[in-house]
Amino acid sequence: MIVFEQITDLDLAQTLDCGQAFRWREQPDGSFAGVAFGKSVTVRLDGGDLVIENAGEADRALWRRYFDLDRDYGLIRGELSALHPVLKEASEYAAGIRVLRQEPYEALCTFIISQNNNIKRIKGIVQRLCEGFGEPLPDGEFAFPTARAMSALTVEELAPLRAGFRAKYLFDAARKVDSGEVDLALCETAPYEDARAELMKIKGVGVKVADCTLLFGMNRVEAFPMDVWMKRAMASLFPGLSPESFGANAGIAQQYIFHYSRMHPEIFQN
DNA sequence: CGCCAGGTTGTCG
DNA sequence: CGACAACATGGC
Repeated sequence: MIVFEQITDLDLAQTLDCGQAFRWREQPDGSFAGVAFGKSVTVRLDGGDLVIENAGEADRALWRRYFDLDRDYGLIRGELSALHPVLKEASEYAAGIRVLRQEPYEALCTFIISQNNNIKRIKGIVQRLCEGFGEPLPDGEFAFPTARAMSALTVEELAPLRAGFRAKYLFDAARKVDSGEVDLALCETAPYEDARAELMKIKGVGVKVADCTLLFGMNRVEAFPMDVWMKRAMASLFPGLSPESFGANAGIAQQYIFHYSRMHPEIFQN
């Protein structure tokens, strides 16, 4: 068990079930079970402490990084709140969201799956992908499959995922990442536009999937994924503003606005 | 049953 | 360039 004492700006339900990660399941007791970096754990918040069950001290740095605990979200929220009154409202409403630092390849694949899809079904496809092709873990869970493992398959073998037309995109991603034709490590450090272009060499990866991969898999918080919800939100809540208006932490603003919008669909009636 | 889902691609004008 | 259907599948 690992304990991070007195963690602020963290709500597990907001962070783990806001559509940035697809492998966390809420338990009856309010904790969340999930797998990241090949480690199956249960996490909970206990009196302000973040508790990671089924993890050893050796993985402390891994989980500190995964939950982005070294970033001062309170400070960022203050800066964003000063920019626009509605952004202030959204950031206060979603104040418990942190941008997870997921495995880059997992983020890439899950957001390829996400296109023209709904979160419930995305989770099912991801689960079948892990069970079918990921390394089994001691407790019966499965790691997210590697690009190497997936590139060794055929598109036909991906059929049981029921991923539909996205299967060929997953296969192309696996093949290009495994071969090095697409360099994910490069995307972590390259200038934003270059990183985006690198990811878009994959069939089925457009600007939105690329931005989600950069934001959720590489902690590129300048990325601002524009999905249907964000288009609606920008048009009706922030007319005339562009993602650049939100500065270097636009991606964090995006998460606040996305969650706020999804929880208040009535705002966008007619 | 029909519309829609954290989009992208291919095709036409 | 901008618009728009097609894409697989299933949730609601």
